[in-house]
Amino acid sequence: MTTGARRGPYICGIDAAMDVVSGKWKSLILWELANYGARRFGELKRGLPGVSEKMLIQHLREMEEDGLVHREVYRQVPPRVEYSLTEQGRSLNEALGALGEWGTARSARLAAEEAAVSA
Amino acid sequence: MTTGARRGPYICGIDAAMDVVSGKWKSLILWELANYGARRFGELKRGLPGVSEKMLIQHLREMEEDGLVHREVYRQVPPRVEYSLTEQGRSLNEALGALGEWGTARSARLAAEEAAVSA
DNA sequence: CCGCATCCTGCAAGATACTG
DNA sequence: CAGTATCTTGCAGGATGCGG
Repeated sequence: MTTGARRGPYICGIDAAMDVVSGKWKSLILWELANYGARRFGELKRGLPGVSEKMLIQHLREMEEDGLVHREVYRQVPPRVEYSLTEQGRSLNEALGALGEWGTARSARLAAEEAAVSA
Repeated sequence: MTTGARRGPYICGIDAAMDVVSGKWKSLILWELANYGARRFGELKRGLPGVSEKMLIQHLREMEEDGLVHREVYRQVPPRVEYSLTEQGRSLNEALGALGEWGTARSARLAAEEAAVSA
C-alpha cells in the first residue's frame, strides 16, 4: 500500500488528528458513515461523486488501520462488504463538528461578498 | 506566489475549513498567535522549530489573504513586523479546539498501547 | 531583521486497465 | 460487486543562496 510514514511524533493534538483526517475524501467518508450508518463500497462510491475506486479503497484501508472504520465482509455471491464507524470514528466526527460549522459560516461569508461584488 | 487553486467550490463545511488550515504549520501558527498575541517573524520562527523561512512566510501570506491573520509593519531600522490573529482567526482556532483534544487523547492512547507492548 | 528567488524531491492523487 | 495493478502527474514542501 501507499501508506506513508504516519504516526510520526506529533507536535500537538491537532497534528495527531490531522494525520488521520488528511486525505481528500476522509472527512466526507466519516460524515457519510456517521449519517447513514453501515454502507457498502458501491454506496459510498455513489455518495462521494468524483472519488476514484483507488482512492476510496485506499482511504478506507487507512482509516481501518487507524481504528476509525470497521470493515465487515459477508461471504456470499455477489460479495457484500459493509463499512461502519468505530467508537473512535464517531468521536472524531463529532470533534470535526465545530470545524465544519466554521467552514460553513466562512463559505456563506464568501458567497455574500461574491454577491455584493456582482451587485 | 505558489498560491494554488484555492477557494474551489466546497462539498461541505469541513472542506472549506480544511482548505484554509491545510499546510504543515498553519495550525501551529494559529495556536502560537492565539496564545502569545502579536508575534514578530523571528519569534514565530523560533517558536516553530524546524520551519523554514520560505514556508513560514508563505503560510503567513496565505493566512493573511484568507483573512485569518493581520500583518502590521512598523517602518523602522531594523524592520519590525508583527503578526496577529483577526477575529476569524481566533474563531477558527477555537473551532479547532475539539479536534486538538481528540488528537491528544488519541496520542495518549497510542502511547499507552506502545507501553503495553514493550512491557 | 525580514524576507525573496530558484532549484529539487517525494508523495498524494488521477488515469487506465484488469480480476475473483 | 468489490476490489488490484501500474503508470503518470501536480504540487507541497525542503535546501540553499541572495537582498533591502
